[in-house]
Amino acid sequence: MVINQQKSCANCKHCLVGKFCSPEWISKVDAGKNQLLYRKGQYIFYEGALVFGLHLVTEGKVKIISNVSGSKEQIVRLATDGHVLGRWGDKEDIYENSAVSLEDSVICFINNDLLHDVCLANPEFTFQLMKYYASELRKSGKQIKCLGQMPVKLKIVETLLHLVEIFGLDSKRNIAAAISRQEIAEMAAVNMEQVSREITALKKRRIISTNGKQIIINDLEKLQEIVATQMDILDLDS
Amino acid sequence: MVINQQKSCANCKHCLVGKFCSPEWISKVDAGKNQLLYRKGQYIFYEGALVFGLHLVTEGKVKIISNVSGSKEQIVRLATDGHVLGRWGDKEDIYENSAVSLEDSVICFINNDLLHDVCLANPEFTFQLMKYYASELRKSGKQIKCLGQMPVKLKIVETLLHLVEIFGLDSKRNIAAAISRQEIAEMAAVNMEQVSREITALKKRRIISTNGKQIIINDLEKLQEIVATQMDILDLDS
DNA sequence: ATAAAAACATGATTTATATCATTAAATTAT
DNA sequence: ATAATTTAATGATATAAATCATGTTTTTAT
Repeated sequence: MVINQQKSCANCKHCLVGKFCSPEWISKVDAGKNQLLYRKGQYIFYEGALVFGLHLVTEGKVKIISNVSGSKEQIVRLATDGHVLGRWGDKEDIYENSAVSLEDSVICFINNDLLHDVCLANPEFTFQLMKYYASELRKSGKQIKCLGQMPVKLKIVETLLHLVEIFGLDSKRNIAAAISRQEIAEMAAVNMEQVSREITALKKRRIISTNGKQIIINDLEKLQEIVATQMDILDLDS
Repeated sequence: MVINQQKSCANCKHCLVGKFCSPEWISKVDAGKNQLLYRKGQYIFYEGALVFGLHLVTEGKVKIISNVSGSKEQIVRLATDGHVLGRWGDKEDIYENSAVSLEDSVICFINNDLLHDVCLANPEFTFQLMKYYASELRKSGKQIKCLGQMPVKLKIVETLLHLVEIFGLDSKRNIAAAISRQEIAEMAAVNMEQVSREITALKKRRIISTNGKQIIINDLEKLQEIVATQMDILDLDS
C-alpha cells in the first residue's frame, strides 16, 4: 500500500471530495491536500494538539482514543476507508482525542482554510459531511447506551458486532482487523480478563472461533439475537 | 411562552437558519416550517418512528433518551435554545432515540426535502450545521469516556458540570433546569440512590446546596478541580 | 529454529456499585 | 391547609465485575 504518488480525490474510492465536489474543486483539493502513509501504531493526531484541519481516511483502519489518567485508554470511535477524522477547527481549538492507525493507513489532510472554501463552494459535499457527523453521532449514542446500561457480557458482544459493522468480515468470516483483547476491552470499557472469559464462552457455544488473535464469526445472527434479547450466553443450555 | 403566531427564523435569537441563510431562504423556511409548543414531558419524536425531518429548538430544554429493556432509560444528550434534534433522514430512516421536553418548549420542524433545498442553497448554513454535529460528537466522546472509565462519584460530578455547561446557572447559581435525581442518574448511568449519596457528600463539603430538587452550585471551580484531579470527595478532610 | 517477549486464559479474591428496605421530605392534588 | 402522592435520603445486604496471581499460548525477534 506504499504510495509514491498522491492519488487524486476523484480516484479514491470512498472520498467525499471526489464524490461530491465539482471537477475544479477536486483539482484544487488535489493540489492543496497532503496524503500520508501512517504505519501501524502511528499517531495521526494527539489529544491536546491544535486542530489545523481535517483528516480523511483514504485506505486503512484507525482508532480514536481518549486517555484516562495516564495509563488507561477508552476507544471512542473507529474509522476506515472514506471516514473522517477530527473536524474543522476554529483557531485555538484543540483535539480532545488522539487518532492511532490500527494498520498501515493512507490518510489525506486538508487544512481548515481550504476545507472552509471547499464547503462554501460545494454545498452537496458539505451536506454529505454534515450527514456523516450526524451518523457518527448516532453511533456514539448507541455506544453511550451500551456502556451505560449493559452488563459486561453484552457490552462485549455488542463490541464484536460493532467491529463487524465497521470493518466487516473477510472471506473466512474473520473480523477484518487486527484487534487485540485489550482493545476490545477498551472499546467496551471492561477489563481484558472479562473479554477473554466471554470469548471463551462464545467459543464453547460455537458462535465464534479464534485463530490466534483473529476472531471468526460463525453465527452473526446468534450474536445479534443475544443483544436484541439481552440474553446471557451462559444461561443457554450447553 | 405560549405562541400565537409563528416567529420568523430571522427573529429567533439562536436559529441557524436566521443566522446563516439568505433573506429569500429565511422567507421560504418561514413559510415551510412548523413551529409548535411542547409541554413539559411531551415527546417531540419517538424511538423507532420514521425521520421526516429536523427539529430546531427555538426556546426550551429537551432530553434525548434511549429506552433500555422496557423500563430503564439512558439520557444520551441534552438540548436547549438553538440546538438541533434528530437529523436529516433518508427514506426508511428511523429514530434511534426519543426526544422529550424537560420544560415547555417551542420547537420548529423542517421536513427533509425543504432541509435539503436549504442546505444546497445556503452553504454557510450547511457548514454551520456540520460544525454543530461535529461539536455534539465531541461532547458524546466525552460522555463515552466518562461512562466507560470513571467511578460513580466522578460520573455524577461530571454530570453536574455537564448540566451547567448546557443549561447554565441562574442569578442565584441554581442549575437552570428542573432535573430530578433520577434524571441525573440516567445521564451518569448510575442509580438514583448513588446520586442522593453524592449530592449529600457535596452538600456537606458546601460545594453545592439544594433547595428542594433545585441544585445550587456554590463552588464551580471545586467541582471542576474534582474531575480534573479525579479526586474522591470523601477523601477530602472534613 | 529457538529464545524472548507479548498477549491471552483462567481461577481465587476483593471491591465498587446495585439492589433492597425503610424513613423522610417535597410536590401535587383536593 | 391538609392529605395523598411522588421524589429523595440513608442504612444494610447482595452481586457483578475488577483486581490479583499464575499458567499458557501466540507472536516477535534473534
